[in-house]
Amino acid sequence: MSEEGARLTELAKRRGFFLQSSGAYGGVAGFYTYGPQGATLKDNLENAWRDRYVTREGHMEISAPDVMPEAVFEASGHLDGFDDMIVECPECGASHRADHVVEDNTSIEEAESFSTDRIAEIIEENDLVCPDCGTELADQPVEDFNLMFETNIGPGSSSPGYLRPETAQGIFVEFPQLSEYARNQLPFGVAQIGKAYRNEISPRKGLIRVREFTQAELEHFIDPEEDEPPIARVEDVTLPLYSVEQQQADDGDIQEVTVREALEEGILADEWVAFYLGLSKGWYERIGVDMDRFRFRQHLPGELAHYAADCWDAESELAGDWVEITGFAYRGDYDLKKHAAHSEEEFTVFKQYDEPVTVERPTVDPDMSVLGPEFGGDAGAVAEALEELVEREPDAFEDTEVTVEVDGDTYTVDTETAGYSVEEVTESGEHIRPHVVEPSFGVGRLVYTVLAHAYEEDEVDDEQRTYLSLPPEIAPTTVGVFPLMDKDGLGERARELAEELRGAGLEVTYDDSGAIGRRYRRQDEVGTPFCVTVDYETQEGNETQDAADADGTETVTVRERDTTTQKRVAVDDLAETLVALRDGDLSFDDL
RNA sequence: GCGCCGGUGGUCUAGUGGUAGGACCUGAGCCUUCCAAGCUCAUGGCCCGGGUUCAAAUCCCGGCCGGCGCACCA
Repeated sequence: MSEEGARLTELAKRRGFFLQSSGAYGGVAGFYTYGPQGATLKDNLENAWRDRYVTREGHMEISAPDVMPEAVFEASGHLDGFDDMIVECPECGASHRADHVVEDNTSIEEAESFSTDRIAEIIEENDLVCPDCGTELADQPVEDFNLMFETNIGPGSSSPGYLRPETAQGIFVEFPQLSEYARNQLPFGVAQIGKAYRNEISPRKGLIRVREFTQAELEHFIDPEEDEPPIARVEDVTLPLYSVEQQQADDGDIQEVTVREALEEGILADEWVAFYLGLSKGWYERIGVDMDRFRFRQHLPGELAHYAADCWDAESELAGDWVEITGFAYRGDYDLKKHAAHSEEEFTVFKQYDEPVTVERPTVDPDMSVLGPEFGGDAGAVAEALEELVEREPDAFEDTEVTVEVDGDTYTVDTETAGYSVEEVTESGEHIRPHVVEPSFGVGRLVYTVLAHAYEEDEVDDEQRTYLSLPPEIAPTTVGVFPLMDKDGLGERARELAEELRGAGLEVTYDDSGAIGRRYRRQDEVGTPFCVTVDYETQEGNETQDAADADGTETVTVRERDTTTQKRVAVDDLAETLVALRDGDLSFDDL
């Protein structure tokens, strides 16, 4: 790991941001526990996300189960995509789908249904070779490559379930009901913050590649024909874009353009994706992502997921590597179409026309008393085929006879028997399948990015100092409260103040151990933006106040983390001032 | 998953075939009127399993975990 990564990981463990899980039992790769600071930091990030993408946009939030039945993932395409068998070439090192190697070189079809042992046998029996370099693959291990965690729902194994590999499916499968909650009015957005699981082959780089992680996803369902994003809200936002074109150029520079320019110049093809890039840029800044270590990168053609028409990632630079922290995808109607095909539901929204329209519609009404005797058990299928045909190709009914194919057999039916006619129908609207725009955030990666970008080292009075320059809004602790020394009643007063500030809804830590400087440094390392110190001047204020001196005001010092400068603040205004500092309604300089 | 390297208190580390020291941190006390000061004391450790050996934290094998490279990341 890099120097930066090593130092951050050490601090994270020592100060309670995150640590490897189950360390007492040797640890397990790819699972992390957020400590007291980390859990709060993560909560604060999630709340900032909720504020931005749910509350302020008027969307809804749901919470779906982590475990869902097999059928969901059959529909979503994850089951096939996750259940590959991999064989590695001993010579050139290339990995191949073992089932494909078998299918391509033998008469065997659907090799995917075989066990890995059986596939290995087939490879050996048939002397199959590496498709790339021709080296024999016999004796090479055939490995299961299944990124979904499998489990059983209820006793026995008859009802397999999987831990979701993305939270999105939990939204898509509930679309019919969610649409009802939205009164069937497009557009609407459904968000979810939750855990997702991928049984990664090789988890790496601390929090970056893990097996259990939190996603914050928004699925924005839109009418592709009519709905447009409120692009005016973000059109002047400057985006650091790293397009396909630039990635393929040698210099590989990013391009700083506004949302409007990017759309005009065609760098961003989709207005919805453009809108979310613009909206999100400001949000990343708000939570403390360093804009000098940030970019939006367009997916290369070969990199596009099976569902995505166009996709951009937000990436942050961590120790020299660019890491995806958010994917912005235009998923089209891929997901809803898949679930509609696999389930009993339609996954559509009824869209009423401005005016009802009258159309001529060709229909069939097959005469089953003729088809039945003629085709026996196939009659039903023939009737269905006729119904399909009239929708697809009404011209086929112009002649006196029409032919349809069912399971390879051809059936000829009199047009009259088919009951062909053209009816005039009045339609008040149509069922449309919404398209989906999806910003999908990896919360753990955001936590890591925010920590890494906040990590600073400087010198104060010739002593080295480490601090986290976290935005007050997301810092796990907002205020440290100390007595200058724990004697002469300073400790008691400081404890009272700490309670008072907690009562005002602030995240407060109290510390009276050792020297004052040490306590400041402790708070610096966990990114606490403000420290309040009760000192002897505080007491003097009390005394003059007691003496009914009109100018006698009880004050404390408030110290700002990044600059270590201090200002005196009246205790009466303290809670209000700190809340305003946390919420960004006041800056320390203006105190 | 493969290859190379590694694993000693909370953290960073020294070290040896005879079960271990240091620094920082943490706690108690003294001291201290604003930035990791000082002094005293204290807590706390050889990743797990097997083998070799009179004796293994040390050598060997396996596992787990970590770093790097390859592969993978729908």
